[in-house]
Formats: sequence, C-alpha cells, structure tokens
Amino acid sequence: MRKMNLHGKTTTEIADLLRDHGITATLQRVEIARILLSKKQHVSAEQVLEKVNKGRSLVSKATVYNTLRLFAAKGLVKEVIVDPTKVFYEPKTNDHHHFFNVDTGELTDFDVDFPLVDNLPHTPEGMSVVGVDITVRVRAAHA
Amino acid sequence: MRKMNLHGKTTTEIADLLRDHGITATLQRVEIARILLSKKQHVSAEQVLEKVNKGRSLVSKATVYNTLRLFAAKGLVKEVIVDPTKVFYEPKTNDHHHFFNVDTGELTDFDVDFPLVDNLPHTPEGMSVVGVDITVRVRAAHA
DNA sequence: ATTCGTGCAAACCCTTTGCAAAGAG
DNA sequence: CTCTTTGCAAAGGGTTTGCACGAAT
Repeated sequence: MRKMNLHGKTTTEIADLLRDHGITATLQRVEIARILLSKKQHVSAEQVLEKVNKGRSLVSKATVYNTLRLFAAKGLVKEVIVDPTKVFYEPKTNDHHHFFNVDTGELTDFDVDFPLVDNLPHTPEGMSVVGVDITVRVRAAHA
Repeated sequence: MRKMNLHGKTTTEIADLLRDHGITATLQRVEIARILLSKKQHVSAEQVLEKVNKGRSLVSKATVYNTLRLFAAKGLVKEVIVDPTKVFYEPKTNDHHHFFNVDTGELTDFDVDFPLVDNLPHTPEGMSVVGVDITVRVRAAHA
C-alpha cells in the first residue's frame, strides 16, 4: 500500500507523523495533514476544506474543524490568531512571526534573528509561556 | 490641540476628545468612550454593552458594535486580536503588549523597555507598518 | 428638509455540537 | 466487537446589516 508522493511526503510518512503525535491516522486526517504540511503556508479551515475536496467529496466541514483543532491540541500545527474573522493554521516550524496585511488579510512570514526570549518581560507568577507571537500589521503605503 | 489624558472623565472632556478624533459626540458615544478610557483595561463589546447599560437601557448592541468599530477606525481605541472568539478593545496608550492566558482568556499588559522598532525585520516593499503586537501566550504552570 | 446616529431584529459567518452510521484496532 | 471517527444538519456566539425612527443642522 504505497501511495503516491504528491506534495513531498508519502501517505505512510504522514501517517507515521500523526502517530508520533498521538493521533490515530485515518484517511481524512492524513489528507488534511498533507495540505497543512505541504508548503510553508497559512490556511484557514475553509481553505483546507476546499483543497482537501478537490473534485471529490472526501472530508466534511465538521471533520475539518475538528481535525484542525485536534492537530493544534496535539502540537502538530499552530493556530495563528491575527484576523478577527478567522483562524489560520500553519505547520509548526521554527521561530518566525508574521506580517499581516490589514486590508487584504494576507499573511506573510518573517524570521527573527535576534534573541527574542532574552528580551521578554518577566512572566507572571505561576505562569508558563506557551508561545510568543509577534504580529506586524501592515498596509499598502497609501499613495 | 487638546490635552488628552485619560484620567479626567467629565463628559465635556470626553466629548472634546471625540471631536478631536473627528467623531461626532453623542450621548451614547460619550458613555461608551468613558468606559473604554476609564481604566487601563481590555474590554470586549459584550462587556461594554453590559457596563454602559448599568440598570438602565441606554445603548443598543448594534450601537456598541458600530461605535467600537468607529472608534478603532478613528484611532481612539485599539483592537486587540488574541482570542479567536472575540475582539478586545483598549485605549490607545503607549507601547505595551500582552500576556494572554490561553485557558482563561485573561489579558494582561506588559511594557517593553527595549527598542522594538530597531529589531523589526525589513517591511515588505510598498508596505507601511500600522502597528506591532506582541502576544505572550501563557497558562498556569502545570500543577 | 437633509443628514447623521440609534435601535431592533434579522441576517451572516465561522465554528462547534448531537447523534447515527462507518471505520479502526 | 468495542471504541473512535466521520458526516450531516442544526445550533451557537460574536458581529454586521437593513430599515425606520429620532436628533441635529
């Protein structure tokens, strides 16, 4: 049962990756994971739904949402909260942050080359840091 | 040119502040502004609605939402996008950023004492920076 | 009279949920 | 066979909108 390598990872590789994260591998989950991991990109649930069902009807809306939430909980993907109207998901890669075009909703990455953590303020008592997000909101420089 | 420090909260002062931002002062808007500017706090639209109508019925839900959007557009308040389920509003004060408790939804400020802008990456061609938000997501240190 | 602001309810959109059927181990 | 996952549709919750009424110029 060796499947085609469509986007750089074989089905088996993805299935193993899911199991490594404590996620039962199913057809739907593998295909959703394939989309999320395929490129360095940010996708909304709606985009995942659209991409995963190219021409066919493989995954329902509910499953997409539930799966994305599951993936995020298991640490396979990261939720990006920058747009008040929807959540973006991206593969969990190295430290990088985002430009967010407030007019178009477009999201772009940038890497940090400075020691971010050293500059962080003191974390409140009894709290541990889950993550640090920097969002640079931009817009087209108006003429 | 008006001095706009947010501690005095007489109706006249607030009305003047609104006008300074190009906002027609009405009773409802003044009362909403009073809540937003009263303390250094973050409030959701729902909380504004609740606070502004203490015991009476002064402002409708639609007006709260429309007014908050107007205030944000006019630069009187800032939207804080950290919670996927709702938008927070805060007075536009000096540079500070946020701790966000991912479990409780609680939002806390912290000031930056380092020159943030100098560390920023190159802004994409033709883009201008609207703002920079740093969100430190925290949770109660595991029991 | 014309323009702007407000209120109400309904509409909207993204997201979650309840429950029955299909799939995994 | 038992437990988990999926699908469908419906509900949910925050936010926006359409339209009539009221206030201001």
